[in-house]
Amino acid sequence: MRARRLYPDPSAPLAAGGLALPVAGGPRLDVDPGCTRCPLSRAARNPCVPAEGEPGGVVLVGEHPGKAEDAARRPFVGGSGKYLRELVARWWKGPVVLENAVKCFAAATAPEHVAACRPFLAATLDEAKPSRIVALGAAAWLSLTGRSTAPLTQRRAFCWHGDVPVFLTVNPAAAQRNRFVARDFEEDLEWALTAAPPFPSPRDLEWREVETEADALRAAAELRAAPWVSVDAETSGQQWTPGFRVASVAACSPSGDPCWVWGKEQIDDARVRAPLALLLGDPAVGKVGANIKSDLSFLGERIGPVRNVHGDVRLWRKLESPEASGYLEDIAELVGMGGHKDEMMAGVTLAEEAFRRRTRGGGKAQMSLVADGAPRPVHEPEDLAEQLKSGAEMKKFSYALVHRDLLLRYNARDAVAAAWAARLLGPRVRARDGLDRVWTRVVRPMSEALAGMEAVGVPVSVDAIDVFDAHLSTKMTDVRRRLDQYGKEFNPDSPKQVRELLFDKLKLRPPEDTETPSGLQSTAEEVLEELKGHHSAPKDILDWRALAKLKGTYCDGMRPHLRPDAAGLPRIHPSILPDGARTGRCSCVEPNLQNIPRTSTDEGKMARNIFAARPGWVMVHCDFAQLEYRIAAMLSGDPEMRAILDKGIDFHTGTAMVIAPYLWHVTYTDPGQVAKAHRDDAKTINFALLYGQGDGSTARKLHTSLAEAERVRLAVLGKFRLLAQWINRTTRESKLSGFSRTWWDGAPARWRPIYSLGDPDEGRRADGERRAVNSPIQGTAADFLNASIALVSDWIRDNAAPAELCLAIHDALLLHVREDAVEEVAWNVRRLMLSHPSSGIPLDVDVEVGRAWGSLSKIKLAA
DNA sequence: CGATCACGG
DNA sequence: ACGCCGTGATCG
Repeated sequence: MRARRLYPDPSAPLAAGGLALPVAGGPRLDVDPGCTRCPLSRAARNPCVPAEGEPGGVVLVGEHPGKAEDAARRPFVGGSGKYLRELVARWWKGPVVLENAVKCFAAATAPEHVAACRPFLAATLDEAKPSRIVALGAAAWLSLTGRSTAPLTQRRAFCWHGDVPVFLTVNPAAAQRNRFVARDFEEDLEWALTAAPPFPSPRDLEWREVETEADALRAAAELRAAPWVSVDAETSGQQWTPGFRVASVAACSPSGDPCWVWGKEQIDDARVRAPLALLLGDPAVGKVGANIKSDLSFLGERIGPVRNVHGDVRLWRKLESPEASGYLEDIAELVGMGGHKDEMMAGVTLAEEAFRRRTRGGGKAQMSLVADGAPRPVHEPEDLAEQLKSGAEMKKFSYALVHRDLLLRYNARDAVAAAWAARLLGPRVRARDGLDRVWTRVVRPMSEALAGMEAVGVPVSVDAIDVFDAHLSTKMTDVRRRLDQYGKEFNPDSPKQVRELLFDKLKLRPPEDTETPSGLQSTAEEVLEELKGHHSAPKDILDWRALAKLKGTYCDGMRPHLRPDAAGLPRIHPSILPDGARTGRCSCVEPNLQNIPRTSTDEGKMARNIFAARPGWVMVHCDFAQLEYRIAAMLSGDPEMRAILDKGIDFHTGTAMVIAPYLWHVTYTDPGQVAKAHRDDAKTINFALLYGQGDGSTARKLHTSLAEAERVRLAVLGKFRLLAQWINRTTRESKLSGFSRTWWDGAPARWRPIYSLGDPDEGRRADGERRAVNSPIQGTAADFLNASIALVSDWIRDNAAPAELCLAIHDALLLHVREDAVEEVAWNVRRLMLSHPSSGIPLDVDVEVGRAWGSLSKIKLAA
């Protein structure tokens, strides 16, 4: 067993617990009116505004002098300066030094200005000998740490300047512009001036390399005694492919000290691996990780099943602060361990360069990746060069190439940062009203189910891809021939060239109010659609775009993701991200299977038919009918909405019946009479209400006048009185509190801050109001599906049902089911999806079955 | 790397 | 001016 420090060189730049700045021995640099280190000094009236105050207390570092500071040649004398001085006086009685990251007047700070000014800040710190430092905003943090950050969402981040804690807040100028930011800033500044850091400096922590079976037994015995264990793994290669490896596994107790690390050789050795496998599988020992869902599947496959997931710092962070980053490197800033990834990434860059050099030189060149050790990569995939040639990403393999010590130490820092973050975030999630219920009842069960879902993947037919490909290629050749008349070089994928062709060369008149935010004439579908009557070019361009999108994203885009399953047949394993959307919805990447075209066109059908059942099996699609409207009815308690739902009428049809006399001057007495076009328009209006769409936009979509759109909106809201009240009340409450809430089982659940509600700009405030209304609806609906994922997954496992849960798409589940079990599985999936508490509002689930996802037909199930 | 476009719910 | 939440391809 080798024991080493987590931070062997505390003076190394950018190391957590170390020093980012040169602090001693330099000349006095805190002021230089003749400074030419960056161009800012030329624009400033008084270059190099000096620091001000007395040493021995707190140093507050702002971003840069403003107009008032430039004129007075003193820091913090303008509006926000006075605001800051008053607040500081409230909470700090000792000496204060006021300084800026950039010492010349600037409209905005650029990283190069910060870099040029860093020696001045270093000199100030050297002289001020502070007991604490406050970084007032991103520029100050950048100067002090070398790292970028988002102060608004990275609340209460801190780090260490030697033994001196550095606390992050937003810039006081930002606080002055927004009352919700001000509220946070004042809380955080009080914390920064009065609190002790929640964790000590991590630089004396130790990591131990597990080398022998005896080491492994000792590590496991020590870890088993802990209340829970933080586990983190590093990998190399592409998951679901043969070259995929677990490169190392680190585990530590909540204290983080020591952190035990198994390298690849130890994982490959069954005797050294066994104690770790027993520990991971022990249901009596809780496991904590960062995005532990991704670790569950490969640890399960390569080491052994992981039981008892106690916490996930990424998901906890996203519950506690949905707008903040969920990356461990950012979460690490909350425990004073930020920057732990920088050293590793520097090693990765060196390793990748070394690999490229060596590959070019025929494999002869040496690898020398860090100065202090023998060049010893973790392992190198034998066929890496080949894999890279066939399109694999270097990034996914780079951890296999770095120096072994570097990787293992990084892995240890990850596990320790996760352990400490869990100690910070676990209590926060438990303390905040509602979050604990979402975590225990929805998110944790879902997260474990998602690991299984990703492992299953979606069955794919390569023949169907080829058929789709041939179909698209033929059509595209045809369209290209038509486009050639505008020039062989004409590129319809370039908005610039399309603009030039349509509006300069062909002199088509753009419709009114269709400029993009940057002031250019838009070439979006809507615009081209309008121009179709005047010339053939817009139509050709639209056709080309549609086909190119389909081919690039939904046809060719699927091929790189094909992986053979146990039977040798192709599947696609997308990543489902449980924290993908700020509302609580899952997102889906690599590839995104949540935006495959729908089946209303031939191309859509072909795109979805790529996902096809195996012989003897079928695809089963179960989707909540109009879930968001039902949620809106639930949240508002609206009796009219409920009446439509209670009657079992399609909700949009019901709405059409309500508004028909106003909009089309007809009166429907029976849902069966409602014209499809009227149902579609009602759907448009329902969407408009839930999303806060403006009347102008609704009018355009309904091809009617602004006045008419307003009349219809008011008519619907006049009928759905409680919904109208709920919208008003929700907006009002969010404007008071600055956040929105979702609901679960009759009580507030998720929490989302909406800072734009406090913005001075009216347009941004309106954005905030729309979010305040939409978030509770979208987020509450999301948890109905999230909870369904967990229930269905557990049911399949507990009943050993011949079924696979393949995909979750916002309000729907896609399953792969053995033909003879369809009735039973579908009936139970539907039953489980309908089992969530909905305050008496009836839910409905449509079930469709077919050989492939694009060829489904609805089935009726016993009640 | 931001902007634009296009696909889904 | 006026639609919420996403991912991905492509351009400049």
